Amino acid sequence: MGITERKEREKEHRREEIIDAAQKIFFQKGLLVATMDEIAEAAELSKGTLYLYYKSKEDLYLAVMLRGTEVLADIFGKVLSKDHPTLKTIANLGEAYYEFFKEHRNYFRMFYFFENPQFHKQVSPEMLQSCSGENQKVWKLVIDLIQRGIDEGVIQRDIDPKQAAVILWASSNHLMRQMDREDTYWHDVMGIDLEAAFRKANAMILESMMTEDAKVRFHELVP
Amino acid sequence: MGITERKEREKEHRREEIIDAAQKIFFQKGLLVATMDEIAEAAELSKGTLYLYYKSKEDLYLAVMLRGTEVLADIFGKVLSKDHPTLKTIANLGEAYYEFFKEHRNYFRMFYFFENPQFHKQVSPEMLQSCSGENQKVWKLVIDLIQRGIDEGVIQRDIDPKQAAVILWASSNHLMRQMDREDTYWHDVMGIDLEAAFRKANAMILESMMTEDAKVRFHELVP
DNA sequence: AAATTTACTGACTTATAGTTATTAAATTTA
DNA sequence: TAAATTTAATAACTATAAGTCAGTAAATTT
Repeated sequence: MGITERKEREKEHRREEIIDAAQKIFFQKGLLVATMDEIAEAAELSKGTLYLYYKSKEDLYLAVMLRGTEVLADIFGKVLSKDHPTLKTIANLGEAYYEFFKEHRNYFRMFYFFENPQFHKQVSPEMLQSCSGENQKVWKLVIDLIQRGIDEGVIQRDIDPKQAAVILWASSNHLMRQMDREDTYWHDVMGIDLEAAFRKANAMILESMMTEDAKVRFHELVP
Repeated sequence: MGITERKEREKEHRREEIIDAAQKIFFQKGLLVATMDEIAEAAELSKGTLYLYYKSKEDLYLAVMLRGTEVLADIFGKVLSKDHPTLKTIANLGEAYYEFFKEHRNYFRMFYFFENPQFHKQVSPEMLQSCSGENQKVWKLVIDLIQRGIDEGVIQRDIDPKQAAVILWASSNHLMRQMDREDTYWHDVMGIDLEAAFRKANAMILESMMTEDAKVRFHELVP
């Protein structure tokens, strides 16, 4: 049945074209201001067709966001593929996330809504599932790395790798959120250099996790 | 001019009544699902009247959120008024924020939108100003406390109090956000105890800030 | 060649934020 | 105190945008 397969391919292609159009509009205007009519026009399709491919505006938004998650997973994958010492690699992951933040700001911004429980309710369970799955891949990378550090004796035995991962991530993520506020509130009003705070936070947390032995060697490596 | 004053009072009272109604609806439904018609009905006023008092739905939302900020400021104020050692007080502030999270979840959830740059654009500059002002009060409390720790010699001299405050806050805040996800994702799927992670993160960061001298004494106090 | 399925359309429905012309009561002025 | 003015509030209206559905034309199958 070659026809069925071709049709399947064409359908998938159309799905991607719709995501292309949605990405363009969502990047420009954000979830709240973008309209399905605009996206339809950008996709050179009628609005009705969009709803044949995606259940709602929110689902379509997540389809675009998923691409962002994949980009991040790729970046993390590259960092891990380099054969650096474990502690250095953990530090590099933090820097890589910061790179992602600077280079793919539009994707980073899409993550905002995903954490809002209110938004969760407006999304199909299937799409939520997909997002959680892709998310977990990234988590697994970090958790496994920290476990490796424990096995090698450079991270303290009483550290829970999952807990450590979530702490590193929470701190990094929220500080970048603050950097993303377009006004210059933090710098001008509060006199805070958030980039410096981000690095300091990661350094503090990483240091708290290391074994005494590793601290000495790490500071020779990264002064 | 007693009449002018009475009218002023009545106007202020009406503003509060509108916030009461808005709070009820926003707590129930959240920003996106709540409607101005519902709020008007709850306030026993017409929708048009709401717009005589607040410029937009978003402004009204922030008016409710401001109450939450005031509640948090009060809670922090009470912690600070107790005459505990500085390091203990910093730790207590973290616990107090966690109490706020548990006891005033609805207010906590309102903070989500305030950090979204997209949302910022839909709000009047005056309201944004008010929120920033109230916000800064809370920040000042924490920053001054950390500075006191430095002056007393229990926190390292090279710590920037503002930076330390923003790090503590970012980590706490984001971990609570994760806890707030109504699904049991973190616990059931990832096997992470976020409450434990929250305490561990605060302990790590606080420990990284202390002087060697203080560490010994602090661990006698809080084992 | 007729019947059926598929992909798509665009006009329609519904919902809701925000506006405005109008009204009634309170207050001021003469 | 009666007319004029100001104030507070209304309710009907407009505009916009998400989502639906009956209809169509092309591709595919019988």
